[in-house]
Amino acid sequence: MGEEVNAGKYTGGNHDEGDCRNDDRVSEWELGLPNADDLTPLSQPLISPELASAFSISPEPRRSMIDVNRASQNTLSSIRGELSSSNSVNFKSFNEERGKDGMVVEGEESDPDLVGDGSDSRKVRRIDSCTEESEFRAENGNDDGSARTASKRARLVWTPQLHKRFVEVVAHLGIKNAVPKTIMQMMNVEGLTRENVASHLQKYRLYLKRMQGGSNEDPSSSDPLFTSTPVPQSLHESGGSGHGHGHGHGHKHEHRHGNVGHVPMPTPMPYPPQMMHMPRISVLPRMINDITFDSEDWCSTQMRSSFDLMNHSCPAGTSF
DNA sequence: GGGGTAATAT
DNA sequence: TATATTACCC
Repeated sequence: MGEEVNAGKYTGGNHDEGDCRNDDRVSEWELGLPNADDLTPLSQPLISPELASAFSISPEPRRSMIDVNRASQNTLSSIRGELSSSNSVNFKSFNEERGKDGMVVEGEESDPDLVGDGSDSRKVRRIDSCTEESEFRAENGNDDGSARTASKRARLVWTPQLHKRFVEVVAHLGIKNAVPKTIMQMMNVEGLTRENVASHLQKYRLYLKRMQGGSNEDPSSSDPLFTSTPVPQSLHESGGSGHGHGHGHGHKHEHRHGNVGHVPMPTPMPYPPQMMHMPRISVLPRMINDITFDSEDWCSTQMRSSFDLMNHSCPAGTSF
């Protein structure tokens, strides 16, 4: 394998083993790849020196063309392995990381092969330089204006990680302040819409209601996504409005009005959430893949200064 | 306009 | 089945 890789351009089109469909997919995928002009030059560091020091990242060793080619070949062989045999190897771990880290969005022409468990060829781009977007992205498959027809928003998949983040935000807002818009802002997930959140919140509330109301959960009817994420204490009854929910479904007036009192912090928190002890930037070359965020006080010390650098405000009171 | 819920669509 | 969308209400 691999001589067809040179200097960043993969001249695909050799279909020795793949079937036509896969080959088409590869070609299609290639079309979406950034060209040389879009890529950061090798000579240019991915992150600024300040940031590097802030994160205690040791300077990147210089990459030569050879290194790049080798990395490209690895990637390609992984991909091709994935395509030509259902037995994924490297690519799988790659996907797993994506699954944990990023949002998973189905493309409009949902392709079970690629999308099924959280991979999407189209979003394998542009998780750039860690600094500007230190958080998740919810790509919609059409942010590259080209091709891909207008299309509606891609379907969002609530990964456990995403859900966890959701739960955390809801928990810290308090159940009564947890409204779609606020949640959306605090989750600070790019591309996540209020509708996404509202929909998920609706489902989540139903789940909570079941938990509280029935006091016993029927595992068979529980959503694994929810059951796998413990419901924070603060969600059980915070708000004093009691869980008046008389399970009354018929009509709705639960306009919870009660003075919400003090909302601790309606401040959007730039994510790198505390939940993570895993590498955040999954896609980009291993170069920055080693960065691990300490969950604990991600927002203190180094991070804080980093955010200052980035002109992001770091919510002072953010203590999860 | 935005939130909540239920029903329905995809 | 999971998620989105819609309708209807507050």
